Amino acid sequence: MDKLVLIDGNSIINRAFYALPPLTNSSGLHTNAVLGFTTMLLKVLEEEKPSHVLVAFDAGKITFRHEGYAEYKGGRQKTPPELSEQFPLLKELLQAFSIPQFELAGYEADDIIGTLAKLAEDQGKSAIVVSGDKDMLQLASDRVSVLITRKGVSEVERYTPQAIGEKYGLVPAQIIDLKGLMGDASDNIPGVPGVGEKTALKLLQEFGTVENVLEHVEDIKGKLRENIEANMESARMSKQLATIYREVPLERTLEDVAWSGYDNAALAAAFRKLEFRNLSDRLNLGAADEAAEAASAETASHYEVINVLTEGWAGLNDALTAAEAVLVESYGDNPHLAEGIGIAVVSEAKCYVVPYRLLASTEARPLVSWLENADAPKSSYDLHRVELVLARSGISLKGQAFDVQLAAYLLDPTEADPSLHGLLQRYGLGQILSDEAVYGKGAKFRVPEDDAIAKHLAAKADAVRRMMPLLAEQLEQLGMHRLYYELEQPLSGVLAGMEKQGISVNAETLKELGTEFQRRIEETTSAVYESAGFEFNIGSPKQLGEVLFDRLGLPVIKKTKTGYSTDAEVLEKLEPYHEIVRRILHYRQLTKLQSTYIEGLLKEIRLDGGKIHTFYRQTIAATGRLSSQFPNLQNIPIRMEEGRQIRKAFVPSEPGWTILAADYSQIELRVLAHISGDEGLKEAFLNEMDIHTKTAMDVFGVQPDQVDANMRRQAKAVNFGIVYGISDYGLSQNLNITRREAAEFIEQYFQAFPGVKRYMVSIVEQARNDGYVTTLLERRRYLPEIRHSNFNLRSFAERTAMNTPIQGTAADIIKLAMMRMNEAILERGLKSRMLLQVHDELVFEVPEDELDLMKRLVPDVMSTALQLDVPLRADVSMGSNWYEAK
DNA sequence: GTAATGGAC
DNA sequence: TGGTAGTCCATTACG
Repeated sequence: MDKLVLIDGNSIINRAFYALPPLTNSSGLHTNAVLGFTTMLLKVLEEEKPSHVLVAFDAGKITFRHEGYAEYKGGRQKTPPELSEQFPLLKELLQAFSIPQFELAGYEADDIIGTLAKLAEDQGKSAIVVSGDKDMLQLASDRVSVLITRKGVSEVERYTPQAIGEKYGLVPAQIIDLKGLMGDASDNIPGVPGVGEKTALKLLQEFGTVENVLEHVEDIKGKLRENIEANMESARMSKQLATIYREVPLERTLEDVAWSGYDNAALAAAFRKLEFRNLSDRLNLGAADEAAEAASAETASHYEVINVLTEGWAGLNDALTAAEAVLVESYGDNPHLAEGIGIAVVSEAKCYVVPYRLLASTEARPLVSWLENADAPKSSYDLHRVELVLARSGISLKGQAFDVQLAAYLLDPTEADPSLHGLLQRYGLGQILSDEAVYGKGAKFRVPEDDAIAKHLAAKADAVRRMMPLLAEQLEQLGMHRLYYELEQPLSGVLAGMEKQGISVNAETLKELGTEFQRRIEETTSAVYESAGFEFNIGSPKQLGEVLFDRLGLPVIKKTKTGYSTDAEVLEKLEPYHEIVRRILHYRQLTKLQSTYIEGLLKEIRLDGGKIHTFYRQTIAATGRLSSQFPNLQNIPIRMEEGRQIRKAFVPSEPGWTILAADYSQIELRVLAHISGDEGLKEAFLNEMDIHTKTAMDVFGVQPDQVDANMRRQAKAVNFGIVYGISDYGLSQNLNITRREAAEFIEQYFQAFPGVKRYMVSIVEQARNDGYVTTLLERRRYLPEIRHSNFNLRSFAERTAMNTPIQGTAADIIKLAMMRMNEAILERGLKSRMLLQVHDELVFEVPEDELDLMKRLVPDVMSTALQLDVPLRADVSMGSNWYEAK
């Protein structure tokens, strides 16, 4: 059956405006009232599933009600501009919903609604009226129910005649009598002074209507009677004002408000404009939104999609000759496991798409040869990943020419959305569907039918093709040509080589360690229970917090968003209070080792070959460092002896070979000495002094032989602080001293190393002026928050300005060393292999007969990777496993 | 999916 | 003044 939903636009938007906190979109437009309105609207549409919908608005300020009573709605606060500006937004949004809007000069929204509700009743249809104004209750009937918003906007109370009877003891028509007697302050309707809801209801129980009350006023006693007698006219007028006029000359029919649902694309676009991302997600409009944009951007490029599955292989050779970009799509985060989906080869006019499963067919041979041909340049997105995926199909990718992901990373390593979809948008080159829109995400992931997938791959390949010249040009302009073409781009292949090689890990060693850890975990668990006097889940920060702070009454040091903090820093402070704390720390240490390093690494050892193959990512860290995933081999324990044992499992993959590890000595402080030009610091490194001892001497003003272990420890912390972008607060936390003392240290440090001080000041100033900082190799990082008025954000940006050139230059240097080592191994035809990089360390496996050579070559290459004003030093060590190479 | 925690440099 | 040491990744608990 037909059902109308009639919404009082002005009432709801007002409610929403005051119910929601102020909210603006990125262009500063207020949107809270529209958001509240929309939330309510969606809920009603969903619950009522109406066949007709209308939103009515008041038109202008003067209505027929003012004719008899000029003060009607007088004394009202002027609509705040924050709300006024939202009316056009709401009206636009309603259009996107395909919901009709009525307004008529001289009438209010409730008159329009009353008229339509009557129309609906007359035709035997039902209607739902939505408002924040209880006046509307007069419209309730067998066929009309009224929803009145309750606290907020999306919570509503449903009034039927029965509900009104239960709540007020009135029939709907008496609502106007109620208003006539009690008035309505918000509409400036006077009613009868001294009569509120209670009295009015009592009178109506007895007399039924305003007219009847006035007729029998002599039956009423005392002050009330006086009040009524003195305000009889006011009561009559008030009733009239409160009466909804149900004969508005609308000149419309019900068919004008018929509603058959909204158009996804239009609504998605409207939500995007308003930046209602949550609503967009809730309605699953993401794909529709992008589709709409993609369709509108389609003019940006025209190419013919040839899906070999449906159209055959003819023309493949021409396509390869003309190819300007290639896209290799795979599914799965870990490229060592990801499954190929398809390959798209694009030229200006055509895009050739081959499902990955056909890559092994004879027809695909030209494509495979092309991929392996070093003289056929390939441009793509994430060539590093592509190389690994293809390698597992026995295809050896050659001729890597340009990688838009890598180029975009160099242009802005903090790019918020480095996906192809995001980059295309970011560089103003139009729209393609996002992978998420095409595949879905998480459990909902599915590869769509071949036709849709071919289209998507073609769009991505074409996006690469169009983006390439722009990115190349920008690299040139920002002086990053060499960084890209001579370092990062070729390094990607070196990394892929290391990953394919993998490192042998002895599962037995890990299992034995795991057995020992397990024994000690059980031991420690019992000890913790014994200390507590009962059992609980030590691994639950929530339960642990309750035990420590509620039951054992230990002092609360720090809180998290959700409760007590129980991190190591807190526990260390609590150690003196209770024996349980030390046991918990030990438990934490052991379970970390067990789950992350024993169990975690065991899962990663490939059954064929007994190796672990990590995946280095070149486009993650904002400073230019690499990162390592699946698993992370850059955080294998070393500081604590128990954890360090894990390294015993990392062994050479050939019998008789040796693990050789070389690490830079103080590379970051040497870089600092170079870029700051500080004479004292340079001098210290030229003389190969122990830098922390030297720092202690200068900061404490003592002779070398007077530096004790504690002074050296503190000096070391100061040096760390300097590299990280120092603050007195941070240093005080680290050394457990007062802020004043920390500030004193820093002051002393800057006096001893004035060049460092000058660098820190000037790099921050430079960042403020340019908006970015750079490394020695012109790697760049933007720091937009360096001018922020918020102290914390600005301070963070300042520390980053100090740290990034140091950490980033160190990253540049080891990357150069990796390139050079790779070349050296190839040139000399060595069998030795580079296996791992851990920020300042390179790990190799070396056959016996190359050991003497490598132990000279590696530190030599590392220390000469880049010429600085101070020497670079790399220390080398060897052993039968990574633990022994220390 | 997010928060808390902790491993590395 | 106000309150974070810089960069990452993986795990567990929990809603």
